[in-house]
Formats: sequence, C-alpha cells, structure tokens
Amino acid sequence: MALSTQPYKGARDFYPEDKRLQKYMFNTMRKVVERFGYEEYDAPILESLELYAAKSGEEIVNEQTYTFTDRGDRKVAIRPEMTPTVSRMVAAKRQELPYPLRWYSIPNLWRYERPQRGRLREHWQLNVDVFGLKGLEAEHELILVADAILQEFKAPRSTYEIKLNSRQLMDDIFKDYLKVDKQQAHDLAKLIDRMHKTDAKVFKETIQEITKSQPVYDSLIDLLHAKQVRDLPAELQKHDSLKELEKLHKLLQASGLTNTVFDITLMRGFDYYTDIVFEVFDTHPDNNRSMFGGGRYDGLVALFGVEPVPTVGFGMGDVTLQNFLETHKLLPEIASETDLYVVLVGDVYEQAQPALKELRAKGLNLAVDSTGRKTDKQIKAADKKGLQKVVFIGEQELADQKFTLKDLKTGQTESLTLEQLVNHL
RNA sequence: GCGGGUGUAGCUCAUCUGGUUAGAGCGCCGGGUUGUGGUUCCGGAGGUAGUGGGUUCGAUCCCCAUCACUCGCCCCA
Repeated sequence: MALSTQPYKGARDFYPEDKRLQKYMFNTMRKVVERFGYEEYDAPILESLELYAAKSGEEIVNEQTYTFTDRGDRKVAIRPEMTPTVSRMVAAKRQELPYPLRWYSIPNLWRYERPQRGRLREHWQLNVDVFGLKGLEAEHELILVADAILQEFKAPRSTYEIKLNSRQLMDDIFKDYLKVDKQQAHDLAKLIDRMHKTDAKVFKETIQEITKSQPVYDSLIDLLHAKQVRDLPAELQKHDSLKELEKLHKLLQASGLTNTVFDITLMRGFDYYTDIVFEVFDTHPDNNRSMFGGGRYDGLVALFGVEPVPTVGFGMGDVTLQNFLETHKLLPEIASETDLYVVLVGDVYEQAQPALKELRAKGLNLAVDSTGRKTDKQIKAADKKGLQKVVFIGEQELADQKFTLKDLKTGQTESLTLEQLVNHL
C-alpha cells in the first residue's frame, strides 16, 4: 500500500506559488496594521486546555478543539483561536505594559470541523487588538484598520459591508425590555443569529415556541424589523450602547466608510464579547458570508486574576479573505522571489562563479542552471518557473565581461556589464 | 457530529440503460544536428476506473462498506 500524498484533512500544502500568495496577503496585512502603530507578537501553538474552557463558548472547546494529554499528564490544546492567548500574555505583564497597547499576530489556528468552502481545519488569522481604551475610539480605530486592509487589496466599498451591533444592548433588550429569562435569551440569540438563513415561517414559529407570549413575540418581531438605530422604540433610544453605536456610526461615516450598517441580528459566536460587535460581510451573491469580525471583550484579561483591561479586537481569516479576493478578482499575479535565471552555456560553471558571486552581493536573487543541458532546455525551465529574465553566461561573455540579458516576455536581448545588469533589474 | 452529491491519465472530462486491447483535449517527455524558450510539425510515456467486498457468464457502470473531495446543517473565520 503506497503512502498517501494528500495533506491532512482540512489542512493545506503550500507549494511555492501558494506560499507566494500567502506572503502577499500577509505582507499586505502587516503593512496596513503597522501603519496604525500595531506591533507583531507571537506565542506557542499549544496551550493548556483550561485556557479555553473558561470563556470561549461551549462548542468550540468540547467539539472543535484538538486536544491531547502529554507525557506529563497535562491536558493540552492546539489553539483554536488567539484571543485567550493574547489575553494571557497581557495579563502576565499587566502592570508593566505601555497602554494603549496595539498588538497584532497572524497565527495558524486549528478547529476540528467538517471542511467546506471558506472553512478548513487549519487556517491563519490576522488578529488585531487594542488594550486599554475604554472609549469607542478603540472600535472606531479597529474598524478603520479592517477597512484599510480591504482598501489596500483594492476592494471597492461596494464589495463589502460592515455590520454593527452591541452585545450589551441585546442582553438588556432580552432582560429588561422583553423580560425573558436567561435560557430564553440564549435560545433567542442563537435563533436570531441565523435569521437570514432560516425560513421566515419556521423562524417565527420558533420564536413563538421560545417566548410563549404574544406581546413579547410582537415586540421582538418589531425590533427585528429595525434597519437602523432610529427605527428602535423610543424607550430603547436612551440605552448607552445604542448611543454609542450611533456615535460610532457617525465617526465611521465621517471617516469615509459609507458601507456601515446597524444590524440587530448580528450576534457573534464567542461568549466573551461584552458590548459593541462588528462583522465585515462580502456582498457578492456567490460568497455572501462573514469575512471577519470582532468586538469588545473587556472581561477576558481579568480572568487571569488581574485588574481588568478594556479590549477591542478582531480577527480576519486567510481562507475567507482569499475567497473574497478571488470572487472579486482582486488577486494579482505574484512574481517569484527569484529575479534572474542564469543559463550557463558550455562548461563554464567554475569560471562563472565570480560573476555569480558579484550579482548576489549586489542583491539579486539568482537561480543558476547547473545541469549542463542544452540552452533551449535551460530557457524552457526558466519559463516554466514563471521567471521573466534570463542571463546567458558562456565563454564569450566571460571573455568580454558583457552578459546577454534576455526578457522572456518581450523576447528582447541586451548585452550588459554586471554593473549595468544590476541597475537594469 | 448530521444529511445530499461526486470519485476514470498530472489537470478538465468522454466511455450512448453491464459486453472485445477504457478515449480526447491540455500538460509532460523526446526529436526537427551541436549558444536562445513561448507558435508549429513529428514521435512517445502515462490509468489494477479511490480502496475493499458482493451480485453476474461478464462490472468504470448495479449493491454494501470504507476513504477522500464537495455542498448544506450545526458552529464559525
């Protein structure tokens, strides 16, 4: 039985052309978040299982986390998300860190689930967090960062929509406005979260079943029709979170983000969110899904026994981002890291070394064809690698110290000294 | 974890209700004479039909199992 060449289920091999694309995406993200003053951190892929048990939500720990017991009998998890880790890191140095803290990371994360479009078992996720800002300047900044990343990828604002809501608002609506109990609130939240995917009739019937009260049902249906903050009942207009949402919306509009909307059905899966949450949606019908999201989670750092630190963060997955860029045809051709393919003509491997050394010293990335095969084969190899520039080095060139540079795209050749060659590229 | 679909050459797919040596396009390799690719021409390699069972005189085709991929659900990025 031959060994399988397939990568592990739900995980990807990155061949050089795939890796080039990944590097392009990550470098673009890095460039943008660093422009906003965020600094990169990292951490181990393994964490103690307890880290996730506390606050991530039931499902992700019980069913979606890769776990094992190590030789020292410790329960270990492969990180399914980065937020608990970064909270742990901040808590560990709570007193000595300079706030506001702007941190980012691009970790690979593992979740045990059924792979499908936009969702694999291993993915990379840009995590951007700001620690130590109580005001909604934090939310504003992070949404600007998310938007700036998509702008850097040249995505028109019509291709995505930024949805805003508040977890606090929803909690208070359930508790004080609708006056339903905890279990009902939880069930309703889950249901509302998938309202757009549920059949309208089934949706309403399920609400009936959960609320068991006609007035509550009517009020809730009314709320769900709200398209903007102003549509909500006057009684709720006084709610702090709603005022904040309105302010945030104005701030974003003033920043040129014309594609932000209030969406009362936005819930977000993790239990640790405490107030404003947001998600960026792809508006394309073929890929209508949440690309990334985040929100405020003021309580997480305090779980480590230190004073709380107000925090806002978001995550952006590489798979969903790539789907988005592909769907909107925003992925450019990415050139190889190699600048120049060296065709050796005749038996000149040894004599060519000084010239090769000089070219490398001047910063060119060279791939030398040291096979000794015919020149046409060598050129074909360069072409197949997707390289555009080829230089010929043979007896003649070495004698004259003039080298023939060929552009495989235009077919033109030029005879150049090493100096000129370097300047040319 | 649950439900549906698919699985034939490296890739995309044929093989007409089970019937001789399973085909094509693209790709790949070699050649059109020795220092210039991409076009073109000629030639060639490559498949135990995902895997294992079963039904049948006979299975790529029907049945079962299993694995993989894929779509949806759950959940989420």
